[in-house]
Amino acid sequence: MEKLTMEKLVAYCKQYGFIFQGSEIYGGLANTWDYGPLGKELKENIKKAWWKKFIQEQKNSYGLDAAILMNPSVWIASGHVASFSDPLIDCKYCKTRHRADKLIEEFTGGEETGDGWSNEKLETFIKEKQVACPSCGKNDFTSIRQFNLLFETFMGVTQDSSNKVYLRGETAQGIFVNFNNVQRSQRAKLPFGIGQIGKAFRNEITPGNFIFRTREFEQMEYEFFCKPGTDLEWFDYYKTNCLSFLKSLGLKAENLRYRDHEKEELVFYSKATTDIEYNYPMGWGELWGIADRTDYDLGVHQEHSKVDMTYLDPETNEKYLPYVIEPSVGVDRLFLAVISDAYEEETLENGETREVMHLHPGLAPYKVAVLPLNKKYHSQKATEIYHELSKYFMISYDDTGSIGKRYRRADAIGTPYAITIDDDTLNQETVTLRNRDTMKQITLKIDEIKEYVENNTQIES
RNA sequence: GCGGAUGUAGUUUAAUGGUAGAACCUUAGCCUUCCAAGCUAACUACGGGAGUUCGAUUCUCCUCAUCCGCUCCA
Repeated sequence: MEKLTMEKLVAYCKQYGFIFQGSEIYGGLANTWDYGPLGKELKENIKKAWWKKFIQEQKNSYGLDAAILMNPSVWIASGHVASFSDPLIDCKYCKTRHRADKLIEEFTGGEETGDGWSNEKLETFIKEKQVACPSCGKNDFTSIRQFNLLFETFMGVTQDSSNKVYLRGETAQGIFVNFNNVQRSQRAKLPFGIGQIGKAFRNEITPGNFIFRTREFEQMEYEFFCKPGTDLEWFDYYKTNCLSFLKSLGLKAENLRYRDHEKEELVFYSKATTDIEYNYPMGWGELWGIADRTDYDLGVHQEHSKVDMTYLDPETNEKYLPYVIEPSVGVDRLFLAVISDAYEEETLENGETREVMHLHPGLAPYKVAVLPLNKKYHSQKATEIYHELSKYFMISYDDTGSIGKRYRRADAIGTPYAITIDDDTLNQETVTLRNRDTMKQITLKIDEIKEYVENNTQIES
């Protein structure tokens, strides 16, 4: 089968109401995307599946919904502010990127460090002293760009630096700062996990690839706290667990793989990191990062806040900072993987093609399409059935065009079941239920539909 | 951020310095009724701005957006 292109997927998502370009009528806003009626349902189902697996079904897991705006100290402690305030400058000639202050330090042999200089001062110095590019020796630089990962905004109506706050760059920090609260209030014993789903914001240098990397995105983060020394065991456990979760959502095994980070590649606080990668339309890319973060996060917060974050082990009476295993996944990336994986242009035996989304029934936006065979005679009964079933799950209703056309429409958005209301429904209380994948039909009593659909739309982990 | 490409209905596309034609889709009516039927209608487009010109969708510039590649992504 021909590989699905990103352009085709974007057009598909727009056509059927999964994803629209953000602010489209004003020419858009770079890399913002709005989830449409179907996209919202699919996304919600993905989140529900994650929550069920990681919170609901885990005895030692707790949910959380922390605020997006946090005390700025959180981001200073976590290292997000410091790591991303470097004054960066690009060589126009050889396209290399440098830190302006480091350039000056090297150029002057350490006589000037450029520390604490304003951007204007740095730029002027580099220009006047003809500071050369270390790579090519030219002096032809762009102006300095202050590269800040975090979005800034202001709390209160006046805009001065004293009330500057950041939009969270990850949801994880909300978990770390609430570690004591959750542990105490839930009387939680190690090992245990805290998970949350929510928006995060990063001023990425290069966003792109549709919803793969956006500046506003949604994370499903899980922090699993355990005793130091048991961390690698749990790390392996989550590697296995996350992959099997992805497969339970119907993702094809051949489109998934592990990628262990090399030692040089690891960020300074991490002991081990493995990505689960997915074969997206644009190629292999990170879907899920599983990291052993050691006690770095609780450690820095303990240091900066002066609040004791240690755990008293009731069995050994030891006090220690728990280690953290973090399997974190982006909702939007998982959405992209799910929808790429499910899309198929299928050629039927008679040579016709149909566009089918082979979505896992548990993820499908609509579980059932209700189709009155004849608009005139069967609409009333079909409407009754619609109202009855829609108490339990999302139902679509389609009475336009031939029955075959309506099946195709349901196929194209991944609806697993279509029920047709005909004279037999009026006389014998039965409907024809047609399966999206097999295209086979069975006859069901009206009062059997709910149970049948519920039984066949579960996500088994 | 750099380089390349692109931008005409929801989608795929045609033509043109004198404001656009189609197919599919969608909607309505008739007929039909279990896998994209037919007939009759209807709706819908030159990404935005400026310039050149009597006149710009077409030429020029700027801008916005997307795609591809590089770079980047504690």
